[in-house]
Amino acid sequence: MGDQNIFAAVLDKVRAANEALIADGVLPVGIDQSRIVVEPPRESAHGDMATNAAMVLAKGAGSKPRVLAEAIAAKLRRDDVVAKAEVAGPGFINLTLRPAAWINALRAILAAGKNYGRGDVGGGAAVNVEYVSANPTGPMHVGHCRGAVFGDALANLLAFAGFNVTREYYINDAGAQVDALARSAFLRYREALGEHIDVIPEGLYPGDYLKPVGAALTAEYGAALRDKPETEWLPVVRNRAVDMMMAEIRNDLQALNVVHDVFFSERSLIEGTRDQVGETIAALRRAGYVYEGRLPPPKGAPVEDWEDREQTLFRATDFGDDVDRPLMKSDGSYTYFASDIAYHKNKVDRGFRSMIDVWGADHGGYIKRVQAAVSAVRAITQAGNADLDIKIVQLVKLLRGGEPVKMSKRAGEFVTLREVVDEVGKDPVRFMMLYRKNDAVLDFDLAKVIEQSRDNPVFYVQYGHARAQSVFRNAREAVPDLPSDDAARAAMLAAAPLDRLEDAGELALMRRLALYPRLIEAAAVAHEPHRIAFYLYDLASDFHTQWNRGKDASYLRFIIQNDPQMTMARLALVQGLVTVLASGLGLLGVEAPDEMR
RNA sequence: GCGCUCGUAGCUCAGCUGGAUAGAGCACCAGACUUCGAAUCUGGGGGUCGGGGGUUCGAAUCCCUCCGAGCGCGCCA
Repeated sequence: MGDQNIFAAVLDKVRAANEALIADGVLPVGIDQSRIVVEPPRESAHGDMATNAAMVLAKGAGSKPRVLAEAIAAKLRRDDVVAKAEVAGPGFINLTLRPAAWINALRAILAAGKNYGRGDVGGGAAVNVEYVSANPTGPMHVGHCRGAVFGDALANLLAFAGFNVTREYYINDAGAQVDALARSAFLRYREALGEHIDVIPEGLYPGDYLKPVGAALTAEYGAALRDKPETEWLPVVRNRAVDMMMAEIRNDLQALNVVHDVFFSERSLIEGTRDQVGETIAALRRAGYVYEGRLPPPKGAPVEDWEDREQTLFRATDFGDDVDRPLMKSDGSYTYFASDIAYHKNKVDRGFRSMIDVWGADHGGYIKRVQAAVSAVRAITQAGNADLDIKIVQLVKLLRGGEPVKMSKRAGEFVTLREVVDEVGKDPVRFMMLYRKNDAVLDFDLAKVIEQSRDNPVFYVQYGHARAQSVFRNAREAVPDLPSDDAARAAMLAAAPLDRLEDAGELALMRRLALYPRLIEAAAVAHEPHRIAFYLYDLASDFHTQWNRGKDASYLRFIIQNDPQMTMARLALVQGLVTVLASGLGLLGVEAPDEMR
């Protein structure tokens, strides 16, 4: 929606000015305009927006930036919405727009409502966002929160920016870990049958959370499994255990408001109608990317039972990885990495040319080989434009009142995702997990995130929305027929005399609101949902500031009892604010409350 | 030893893919307010952007190199 994005609109004006200069012979025909940007200046004294056009074009035009800037500025001054166009610094053109431009921007918000900021940079392209993908060997712990929230918000953001998003969870239901899960559950099964289980052996999962699995198996099979050989009971127990773990995981995710479209089973790659892992390896082998060979022993900490043997290797080094990677274990089964190649190929086969994987920081060392895998998949599938972006979410440090929360992994004592959500609620969890760049370590303080004060960004933003809603409630006296329905109210307020909004604080608020579509686009392209959280904080801050000014100067209040027209105009501004706050919070998956209690 | 990520105010962090005099919150200092236009407000001080070199009109941002922190480093997932 270009007409919503005032920066894009002004960029068009700059381009038009350049076209005029081409016609005048000042600029050469066909000069590259792609690097021109129009952006808000860091210093508000520099005007409303600035463009680097002259500096970018100077070289190609064979002229000096400031001279060229003056020529472009002269063209821009002819435009109605441009109040001022000044050349500054090395050749910036600073633009000040007439207030009418910002008022039009507000009008666009009222007209678009929930769809304000919705973009089309995605162009409907299919993108697969894979996140969480926690092993189904136990309940999710607090460390999983961040990836869950990040992936979910990113998916929301991409959908809003015009991508066709699939939210996916990869279930690691193959391999040794789920076999260990099955053996652990089998002990709980025997326990449920009345047997005394003394200790859970090393390497198995000791947690109580497997007791219900044992009980369920007893209920369904009685004692029938107990005396069968492991080869017979293991698949049965494993499936049941994985199913029950996944049910619990989905449940926990739901408490965080995280919902996936596709749960993709790793096992299905091997046990479906075809062996997709085998097929992928064969295809790679035909293309020359797989060979039988030997690896040098691993560096770093010495490995106890290292044995030098010939094995099936993927030429990851052809694609920038440090060493070639094994595809088959010594017992003849596929490595996890082999499945992962097939899995990413499967995504490409399903039509995804854009893939995003969200991983925890401890998987950082895995990036190169999976990128190498995708490069090879590109080569064997003719999907030349297939792209994978791997987003790493850093560790979360759980605190309570500044003190680290003790967790002992060895004793199996970990804080679950569920416990955290139950204690503080999903909103603080979601907002705070996003109030930080994904690749920076995050402190999450259980005490601070529920504080009702300015220090707590979640509260500050939500309070902004609640306070704005309270304006509507209190406005009924001055404007008795004000609708409570959002769309109806927006429609009514659009008819208000918006040109009476001329206070500096009001204009600042309108400028910030006008930034939203541009922010959405940039955040979506960069895969950075945290930008929304920071923007919302700034927006709420602008609103609270203006509110506080009304305490000292009553003519700046939003409701002016004896001036219904002015009140209407200010309510329109508040409506714009509410629209954007609710939209942004919605993308983060955080409630926009009508009141705080 | 190697790879990845990070290093910005005393602290916690932004910095819009290379733009102008690097921002915000906390803390600190100085005022205001004693309150439902409630869950504080206004202003102020505070920086070799880890160090050094390079690329160019221009670098916190890109490249190289040191220093420091975190994570990872065979057939685990």
